[in-house]
Amino acid sequence: MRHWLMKSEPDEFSIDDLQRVGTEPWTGVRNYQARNFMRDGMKPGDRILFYHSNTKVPGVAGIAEVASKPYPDPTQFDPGSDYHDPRASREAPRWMLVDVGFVEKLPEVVSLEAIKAIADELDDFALVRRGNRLSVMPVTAGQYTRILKLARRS
DNA sequence: GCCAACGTTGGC
DNA sequence: GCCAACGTTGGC
Repeated sequence: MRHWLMKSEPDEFSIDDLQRVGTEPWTGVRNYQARNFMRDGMKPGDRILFYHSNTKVPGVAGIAEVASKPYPDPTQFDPGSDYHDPRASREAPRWMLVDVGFVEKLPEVVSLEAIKAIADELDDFALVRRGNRLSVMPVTAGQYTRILKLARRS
């Protein structure tokens, strides 16, 4: 099983929203690297650190899982969608996504600050690399475990 | 709200 | 194919 981190702005879609709906198609990713991780790397059952970005206390707010195989993001075909991509067609879709399923809401957010504080244990964690803006990124099993350990102590 | 970082676009 | 301009991300 692989592990991932996926960012979401909680004002748009939070861990509570995911808990409410159960499963959510991860529409709207329009970055090739992030797409490639979903398209080429993700398998159903993979675990995901659900990260709240662009908010007061950014950090890992919960655990999710990959809940489908990759498939074309339907919003790319929808002229009425903000994510419409006129260069994409059904025959040649450009953007792929997976469904994300709720697993667990952490009792408290593991803040970016707390993650940075143990960065030396996380050897080269993509999230804390300067200037990183990727919304989907791989996480090693060790990184995944260490970050969750921060949520489970206390 | 600011702005650094950085991916994408498009003129040449 | 270079690279300046532009748009977006996301921490602060």
